[in-house]
Amino acid sequence: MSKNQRVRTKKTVEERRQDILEAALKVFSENGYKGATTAEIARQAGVAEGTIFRHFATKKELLTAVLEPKIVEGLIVLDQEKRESSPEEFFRCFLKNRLELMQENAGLFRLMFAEAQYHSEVREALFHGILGPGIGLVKPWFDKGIAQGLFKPLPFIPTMRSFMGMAMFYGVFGFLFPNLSPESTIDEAADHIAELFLHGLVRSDS
Amino acid sequence: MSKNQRVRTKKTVEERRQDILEAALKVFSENGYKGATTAEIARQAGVAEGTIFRHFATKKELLTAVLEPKIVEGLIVLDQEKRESSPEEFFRCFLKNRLELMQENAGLFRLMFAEAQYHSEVREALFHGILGPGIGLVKPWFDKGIAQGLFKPLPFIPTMRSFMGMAMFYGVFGFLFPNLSPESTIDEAADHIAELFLHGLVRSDS
DNA sequence: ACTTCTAATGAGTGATTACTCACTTATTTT
DNA sequence: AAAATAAGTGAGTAATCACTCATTAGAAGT
Repeated sequence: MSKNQRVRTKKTVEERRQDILEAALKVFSENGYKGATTAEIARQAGVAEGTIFRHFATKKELLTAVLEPKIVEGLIVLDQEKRESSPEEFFRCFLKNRLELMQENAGLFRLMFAEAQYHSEVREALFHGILGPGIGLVKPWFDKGIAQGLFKPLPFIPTMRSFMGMAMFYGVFGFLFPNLSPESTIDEAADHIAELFLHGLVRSDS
Repeated sequence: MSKNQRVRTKKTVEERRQDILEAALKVFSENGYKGATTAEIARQAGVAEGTIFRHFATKKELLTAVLEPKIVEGLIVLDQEKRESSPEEFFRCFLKNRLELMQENAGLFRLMFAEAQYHSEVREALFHGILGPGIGLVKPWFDKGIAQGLFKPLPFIPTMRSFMGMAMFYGVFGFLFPNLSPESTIDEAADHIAELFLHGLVRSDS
């Protein structure tokens, strides 16, 4: 049966696809989209160059295929357990989770933000895969905190902007200037950023 | 005299150089380094392609030439007048100054941070032109604040990292997602970021 | 006016690239 | 075992690119 056949072969096909995607992510994030060559991706994936184009019609399709699935994965993890803890505790957990995700997929994130400048598809993937869900998670927390009188009534989007900047740049900076970046655990970084974001640099008793 | 001759011609030569640099910045920041072609830069500069290589030996030299001078310019502006105002006031001024500089040279900054990933020359230019001077300016202020007991004794570099992230990402975010970014003045943005960075999201009377 | 020098030109060049296609290899079906 | 189908291959292709160089244009000096 053609069904049977499909199932049998498709598993191997899927593995090949994964090999290519893995190599593509590596080469893209090391050289940028334009700087990466399909020949090098094929080499690192251990396949012939032609094989890439049997799985992905164009180089650009390969780029979006690299970005999209990874983006969603691991996004809505900590919901249940920490939802009803204190707002500060929730935030610290959320931030730590985000920093971990970004550290595990550092190359992907750097690639995404660099290429988002030049490709609207990447911007859209970024928006639908990360920004949207992230906002959906944080907005209720933010609103609740304000309603309870715990947070200042700051505008949401600009505040998110600052928060994302702190978190994103933490990883980028560490990559660009490793010698300037004292090695610290994710926990320490999360504590530091949370302290700043929630309470600021100025001592509260002054 | 050859002197006379030189003077006469060199002015025009310098203008040509500027035309090329200007066009190069535009094309580089729109397409990235690899995505930009010398043909397009020549077209936008209104010169022949060969002319570019009379002024800059290679494409990469053109890139560094685009970045270096712009970086230093306008860096140490507000020193004198605001040095001895209150720490908070100093910070707000410094931040506003930085945001203005980044807004005026938005394309340059995006280009620089994207390409810093791939070219060590760019990383070094970034470090010597921006990071170093910036640290030199902020560190005394930071240390003094701590010594006076006004600031929490947080580690300097990680705190800088968070601050830079907030400021940098403000512009990047506005470029990537203009529809999500309510148009606001630099003053408003500076006030908002300063409030967050200095005092945090949580109300201090809670 | 003639020579000299320099900056500018753009067609040309070799290298590189994304993508193709005729063919091989492997697996399944009959 | 033979035929059929699908997946993989890599030499080949047309296009593109950074960079070159013989030539031209124009100003400066005499």
